[in-house]
Amino acid sequence: MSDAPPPDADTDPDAVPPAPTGTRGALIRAGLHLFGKTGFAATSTRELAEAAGTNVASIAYHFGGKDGLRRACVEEVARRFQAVLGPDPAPLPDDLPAAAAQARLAFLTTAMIRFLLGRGDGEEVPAFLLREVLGEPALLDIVYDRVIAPRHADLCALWGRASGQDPDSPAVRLGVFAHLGQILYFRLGAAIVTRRMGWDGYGPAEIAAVEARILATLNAALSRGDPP
Amino acid sequence: MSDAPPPDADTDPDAVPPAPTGTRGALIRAGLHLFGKTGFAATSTRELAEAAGTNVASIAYHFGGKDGLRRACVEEVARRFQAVLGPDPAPLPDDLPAAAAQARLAFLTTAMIRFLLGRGDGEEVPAFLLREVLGEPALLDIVYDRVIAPRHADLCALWGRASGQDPDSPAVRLGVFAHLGQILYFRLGAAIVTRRMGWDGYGPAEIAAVEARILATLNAALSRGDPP
DNA sequence: TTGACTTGTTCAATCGTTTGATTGAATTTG
DNA sequence: CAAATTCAATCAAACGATTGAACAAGTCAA
Repeated sequence: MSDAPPPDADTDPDAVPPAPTGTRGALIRAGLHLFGKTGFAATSTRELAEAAGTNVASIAYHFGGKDGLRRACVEEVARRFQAVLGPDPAPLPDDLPAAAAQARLAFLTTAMIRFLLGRGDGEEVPAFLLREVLGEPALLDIVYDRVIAPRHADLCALWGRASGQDPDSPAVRLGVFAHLGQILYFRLGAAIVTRRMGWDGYGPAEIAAVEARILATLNAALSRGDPP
Repeated sequence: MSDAPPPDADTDPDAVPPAPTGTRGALIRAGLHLFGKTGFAATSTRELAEAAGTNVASIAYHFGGKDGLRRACVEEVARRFQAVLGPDPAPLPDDLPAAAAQARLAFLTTAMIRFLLGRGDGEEVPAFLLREVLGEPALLDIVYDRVIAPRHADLCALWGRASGQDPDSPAVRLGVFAHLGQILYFRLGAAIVTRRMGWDGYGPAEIAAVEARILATLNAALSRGDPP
């Protein structure tokens, strides 16, 4: 009933699975777009099929049903994050200097901003993800365990090294969350930001302006460890 | 057919209208909660009526239909923001010192954090609002014009005074957005944040920790104007 | 104080539409 | 040809909206 896809990508943890293709891929892309834009329940299977250029029955065939497509979209989100940030990060070398840690933080920040704000795979990821976070938290586990938690830990290690703080301290963890929150807001609140800025979407110049602003705040926050 | 509520609150711009009561208020509160949690289309009128302790037909009676309830929820969001931040802000006095501007920024930041993260009216506002922003942008206009734009302008004026920059410059505007983005993220991503922090929701101690972190970043960002 | 009438509100029942899922035939692919 | 995939047609369930009856509170004449 739902044994079409060959599942053997979970055994190799370091490999980033390829992007889904064909009708299956088209449906996932349509789901990611429509679920994120309108919501899961608000998107009908007929809309999904039309957006993917196929028939309604394909959803049941490939994913077992509408809910299976949702699950596949969550996994696709995880895959896209892996594709941008690389496979799971290695532990930090002990002799990494603070300046190098700060530079890598800046690099990852820039990569994230360009991924989320620019045209491409990242554009519709946060909206979809947020709907999952706000609604039923069951499916969030997949993304949290496979992407968020290890990435956040990596960023905390870098942040701690760069600022001379304990990477496991609440202050560092909150600092990383607040830092990421800025980036996500520029995507989720794009409608508000671009209107207030007088922009017509995020072009290269606009992305560069956001980058400059967030990197400046990052460096300022890192230089000042907050007093106890 | 839909002339039940007495509309005469728009003429007085400085007054914060009272919170809606009775069945009408219960429906708005149910809408704010369920629309934000599950989504507009995912919430049935029967669920709304049950959550509000009334009958389905009350929705059509008070709001003309499900979409009218959505519109009423948007206006309630605007009202709640006004209730916390006060009526529309006055222009900054010319002789306001930078330190005073920075102090007021910190005060408004704290008020916002407690409003959005603590228990109460603000808790479910961002989720509902974001669903509106991501979906049909038509209803966003109400909130944008009545709340976001004037508030953002006020914050930009304070930010410019505190940091010695032009309050109308893109850098300042982006700085204010990034600053607000941090706060909103702690509400929208609460499921992720609390899990990673090992917290059980946002209690007073947790809110204080978030406050400390965001205020530290704010002060750091204000002290350092970013170089051109 | 009555009783009939009005107004504002809520109720159960019902309507036509749209939903996700299913089915068996048709089509493509190897 | 046979397996994999897509198609048009169809189903029961759930949807938003509507309807006319029912209820509560107030008004006014007698």
